[in-house]
Amino acid sequence: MTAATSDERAAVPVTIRDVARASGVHISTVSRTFSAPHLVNPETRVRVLACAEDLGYRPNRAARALITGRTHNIGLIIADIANPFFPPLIKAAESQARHRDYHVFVADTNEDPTAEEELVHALAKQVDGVLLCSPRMSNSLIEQLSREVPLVVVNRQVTGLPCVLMDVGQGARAAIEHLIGLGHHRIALLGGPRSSWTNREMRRAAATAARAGGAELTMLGPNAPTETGGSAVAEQVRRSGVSAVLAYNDLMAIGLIEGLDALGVRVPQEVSVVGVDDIALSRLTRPKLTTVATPTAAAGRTAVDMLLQQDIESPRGARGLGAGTALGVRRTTAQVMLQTDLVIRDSTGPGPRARPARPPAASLGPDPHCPAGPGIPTAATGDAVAS
Amino acid sequence: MTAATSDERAAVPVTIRDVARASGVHISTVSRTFSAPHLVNPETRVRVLACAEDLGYRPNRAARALITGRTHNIGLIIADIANPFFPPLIKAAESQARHRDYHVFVADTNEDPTAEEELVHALAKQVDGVLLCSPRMSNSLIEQLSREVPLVVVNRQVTGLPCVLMDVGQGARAAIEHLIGLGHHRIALLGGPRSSWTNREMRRAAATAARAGGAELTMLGPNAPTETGGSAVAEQVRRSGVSAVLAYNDLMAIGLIEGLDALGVRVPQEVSVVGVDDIALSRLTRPKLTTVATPTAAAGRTAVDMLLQQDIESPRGARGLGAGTALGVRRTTAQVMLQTDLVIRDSTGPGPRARPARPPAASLGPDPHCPAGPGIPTAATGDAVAS
DNA sequence: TACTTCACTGCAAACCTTTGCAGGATCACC
DNA sequence: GGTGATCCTGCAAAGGTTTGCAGTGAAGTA
Repeated sequence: MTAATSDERAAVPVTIRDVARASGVHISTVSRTFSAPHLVNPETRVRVLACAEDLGYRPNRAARALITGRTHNIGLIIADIANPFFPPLIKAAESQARHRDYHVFVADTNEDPTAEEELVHALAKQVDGVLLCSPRMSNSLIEQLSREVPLVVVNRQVTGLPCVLMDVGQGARAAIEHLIGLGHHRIALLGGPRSSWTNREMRRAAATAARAGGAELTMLGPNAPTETGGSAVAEQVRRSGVSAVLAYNDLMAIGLIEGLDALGVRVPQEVSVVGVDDIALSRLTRPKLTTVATPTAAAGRTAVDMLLQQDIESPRGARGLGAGTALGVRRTTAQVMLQTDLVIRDSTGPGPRARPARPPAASLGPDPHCPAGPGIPTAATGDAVAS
Repeated sequence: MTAATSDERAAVPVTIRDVARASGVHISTVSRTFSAPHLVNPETRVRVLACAEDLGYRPNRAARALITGRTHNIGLIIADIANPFFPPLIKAAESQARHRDYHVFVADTNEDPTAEEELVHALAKQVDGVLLCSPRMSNSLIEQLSREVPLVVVNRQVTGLPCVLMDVGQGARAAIEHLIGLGHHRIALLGGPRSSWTNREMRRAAATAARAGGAELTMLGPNAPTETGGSAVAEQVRRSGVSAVLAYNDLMAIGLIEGLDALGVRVPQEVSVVGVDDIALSRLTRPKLTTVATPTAAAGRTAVDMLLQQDIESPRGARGLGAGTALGVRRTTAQVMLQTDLVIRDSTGPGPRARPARPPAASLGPDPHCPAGPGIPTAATGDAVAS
């Protein structure tokens, strides 16, 4: 009926106008068929849909965005895509977004706070909101940026902003208790990046748990949250005389195990190691890693949900602009804390006192590195915290 | 000077019109300041830029896309983000795109060909081109989709389309020659997904190299390209009596090593294993994996370059629409083949004949599984191919 | 029959930017 | 002084969609 467009399907972009012409209605009716179906006569609707299908029509999102002010895109800003912690999160977020007819821009900052800020700016006009994962910039900057575009923060607590957090405090506590339960009393915490919220939480919780269990906790770090960052401190770990280490994440734990191995220190026979994250890799190393599993996929899904929920209330910009936008918007500032789980595998074993005297206990004394002077009361620690 | 907009920076979206008003010029001059600076008086330009900066103006990409027909976005369709092969590619592609002022949509298909097709459709109107990485759909469908949106294919050869390939053929040959050089004469190829181009290339090249080196090659598979896929065939590998295995990728190789370990078969003492990809993980397992390194980051960069290059010649749609779009476009159909490298680590060792008789050679005969009847000439194979 | 209500559809403005065209000013040159 | 060239800027249309408003016709009510 129309021009010779039927053959060259989709060679020339087909617009709402073509569909209107083909189905004999006005473009506004076509528009409503897609964006407000209940307003159009069922008969008309099926006819329009048939024509649209036939012509291969797909709404132009740029045009739609221009008038509605909503792009149906969200931004996902990640410190390092190659860090195996993130892909499951990205995957889950992308999938969840797609189910709600959103697309996801992924951007990698290479752990650079400056890049983070620039990316938020660059994406701001192009997306309906941004997910900031394990950000390295300051809280105040995040707050400031959140005035430019709706933000949801993952792995960082920012007052006044919706956050998705993983309860690494609980995880660290469980890990320390597990180690104490195995008979370890001198434990090191292998810290991660200084600007990491997770890092602070872990320190706090681990210290409390160690004190409660009567163990001594040595803080090492900060370190790069990578395999190299872990292997680099192997020597330091050995010298410190601890019998167990809780690492900031699995990559560091694996690196540490490598490094200790190179020094001839066996895991878990001589030193027990616990990681955090439960990345796929942690099941594949030898020994298999004992670790605190963090719900990364759930975090991705939840963050998308929170962003979209917050976003739906405030159609930002476009028609209803003017005053009131800044204060009228009642933003969802819920902060969700997701549970973590200690997964016990093969990198943790009995501590020095619980060990059935395989290396003759007298050879080096009970603990060669412990001054044995102003020590910590070591009695009855193992079971006291096992409850 | 204008209304009280200076305080509420970016609370209300600031458009080209605000900048025009603030700097006392027409909106078209502002537009040109950004998109064609050489057309505007230097004095005017700095004034406009100052105002824009001051107001926090950022061009609305949706509006720009609407008129130019170019979104400055590209789509990246990936079979499985959680497969450690892909993140380096994604990272490189995203970085390269960003340098050219493009953003990247990442989509995960969960290895589902149907999802692939849908995603291309969904993204078509929203991006200037799509990178299809290790697609699982048919070549003919890919060709068809390429009429809808510019496509660059990674890890698949499609005639008439720009492709980025990794020379796994060369890699497989090097791996087989390496194994033969170590004295292995019965080798298995652990195949991957049937629809994988890489898989076919490897089979072809490995078969040729084995024949040339006088070795016997057993084909196993197809299998899922995962750790589980690898560990599942451990028993089959043992029964087959081969002394070396070339796996479709590192994940399968690692899985296989795990599986063999569970059966009490030691790597590399009893069976040598070679992977493909050189994912970060392959340096962390024990034994460290001998593998064919594929240049994933380079592939990501190259693919983006090819897409953008092809895209620049054809401003698709918009103003110059009408006839000729389908045939007038001289598309770049270059196919780039990237080199691979064999990285020798600890998962390969001497074959049965080269082994210095640690397990007494007479105990089981030269090869318990070889019928020794219609065998392959075994003389002088080790060095013959080492050249 | 006259009036109201309702369901549906068309009209046209608006979103923000780009860009072909034309007009104005300035300058050089004959 | 006239002519032309050059440089800069403004005008206005265009791109595809959404949406408030108004109009149409039919059904329901008094």
